[in-house]
Amino acid sequence: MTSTAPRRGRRPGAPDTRAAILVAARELFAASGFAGTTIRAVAAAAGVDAALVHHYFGTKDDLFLAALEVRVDPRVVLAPVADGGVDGAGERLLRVFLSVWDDEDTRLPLLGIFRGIVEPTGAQLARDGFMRMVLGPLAAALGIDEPEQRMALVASQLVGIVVLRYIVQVEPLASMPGDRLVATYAPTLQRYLDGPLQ
Amino acid sequence: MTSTAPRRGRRPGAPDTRAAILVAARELFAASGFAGTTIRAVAAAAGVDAALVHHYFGTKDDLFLAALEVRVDPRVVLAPVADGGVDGAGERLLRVFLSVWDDEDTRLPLLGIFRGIVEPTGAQLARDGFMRMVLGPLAAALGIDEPEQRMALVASQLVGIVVLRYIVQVEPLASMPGDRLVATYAPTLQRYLDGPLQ
DNA sequence: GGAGTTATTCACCATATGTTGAATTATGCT
DNA sequence: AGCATAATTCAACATATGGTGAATAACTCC
Repeated sequence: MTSTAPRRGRRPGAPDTRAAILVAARELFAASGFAGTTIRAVAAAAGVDAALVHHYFGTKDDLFLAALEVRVDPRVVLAPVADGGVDGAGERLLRVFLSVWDDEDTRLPLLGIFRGIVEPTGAQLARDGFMRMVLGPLAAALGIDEPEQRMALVASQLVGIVVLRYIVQVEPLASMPGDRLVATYAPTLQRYLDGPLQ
Repeated sequence: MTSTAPRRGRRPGAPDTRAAILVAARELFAASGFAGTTIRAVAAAAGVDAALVHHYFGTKDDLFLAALEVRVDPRVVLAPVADGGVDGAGERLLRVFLSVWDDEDTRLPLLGIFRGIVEPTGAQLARDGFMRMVLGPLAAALGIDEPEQRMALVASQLVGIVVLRYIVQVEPLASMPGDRLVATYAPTLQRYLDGPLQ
């Protein structure tokens, strides 16, 4: 019988093990958060020794940061939302939101970021930063009044969708087609953006 | 100088150390979740040796369950919401929601439960159970159509409020007076309960 | 084909964590 | 006063974890 156990030393061929580790890290951080993910679990998921994770990505914090890298520039993605003015901005925002969250490649890092924000582990900077970097500019571009409050309302609805649709995966929200979801939530977001505040 | 270090053995007086441990556990689980909370941290917060935590509450899972005990019966609290029928149910639901979440005694266990649901650690039963125990009966009492979907919409907004107001504590939501919050969100919930679905 | 570089694993280390059992002190009952 | 019981800490164990350094194997380039 031929031994299938991984021998020591470099493997034959040109496997992109670094990428495999990154994929595994994204999935685990997205599923279990920072504290709940161990380097050894990442290594096991990538079929690799734990030391190799350190070899490629230094400390665990570094790996977390690398796994959280989103290849989406919020300003670019949000531009079409802001361009059309306030009218219909709720619906356009929802479409952009879904295009990013329904794509697994972007969802996994975003889930990691979300878990990082919800966890208490030194994500203080993310807490403020997210508002200021994503929703703040959008509010400015839309030129709405009381931007902090309106954006907090918008965020509260979007965050709820994230939790129920992507984390807890409550039906029928988890399987609802994007168009239907947009149609359902657009009036809410639109009211938060330009409706009466109370 | 008199030694203030805790000597060995039973302490004089009748301190309710068990209760102190439970309070500390509630706060830490609420703030840091299950994985992020260590028995030693709970013990330190209660000014007690770690072994005493085990003495009173067995394993860490047992302590978690004990800390999550909510002294609120959902059926009792939700009764007035359901009694008035669908009209104004959104506003009444929000008032009950705030009365429970703005009270620290009930908020801490609820935060623990929430973190348990969001964390992946075997909270599968909580995921379904919460819907079926809290929102399901409410939907039945209100006699609305498509209860699963409407309740998921309601939950998505309420969960978003929990995250922004009580966990991340985003202003101005975190400090917003209850009345204002009710007035702001009531139309949304009411539409989810009896408005058109798309 | 030999030298250097890179990829990969193994064997450890220090620390943290959940948990247990014995030892010590106070309280309560008789 | 004396004894059982409860409360509390100490010491320790087994395990898991993040991290490091050396050893081994494959690849690259001359």
